Amino acid sequence: MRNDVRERRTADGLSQAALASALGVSRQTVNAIEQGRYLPSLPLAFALALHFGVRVDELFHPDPEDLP
Amino acid sequence: MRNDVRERRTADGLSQAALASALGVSRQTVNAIEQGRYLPSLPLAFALALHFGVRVDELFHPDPEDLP
DNA sequence: ATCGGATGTCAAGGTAGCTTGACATCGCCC
DNA sequence: GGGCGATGTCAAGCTACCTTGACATCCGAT
Repeated sequence: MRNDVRERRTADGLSQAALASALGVSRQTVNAIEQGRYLPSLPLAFALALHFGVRVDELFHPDPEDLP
Repeated sequence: MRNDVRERRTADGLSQAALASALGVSRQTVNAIEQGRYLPSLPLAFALALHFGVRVDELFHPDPEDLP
């Protein structure tokens, strides 16, 4: 599951910490999601998409192999 | 976080068990998601949306209060 | 030369998503 | 009036998500 969080965050000139606090999560969570260390929950995925003004499917791109 | 899983599943004439096996999850998981007992993971939300041929935001509707 | 902001990463702990297995109820069909 | 498919629900257990707290590194500015 790829995502465009880092690209959109840096395009907005935000630090990981700034994005994290805007979303109400920890900085480590943003870092882990950007690096693909784990996937966000559904509400967090919605919160990220809402923050960047895009849809969930525009921010997260499931690979064929992680869909059942 | 409301969702339209039950409506779409019954519209397709599927049982919870049939949908579950089509998605590669357990029947209890489908039941719990339909009843709002817990939220699906992001890949499962994508799998559900893909199965019904809609986008994630067309299937799941976050309430304002569950967005941070 | 060093201070601060930004990032990467680890450990330990809590909670939520998901599992299997089991049991109960309901409605329908034979 | 018994059987069966569909649904609801529980318990116990595993893993993933997310937390706080800490420490290391890397630049860029002073």
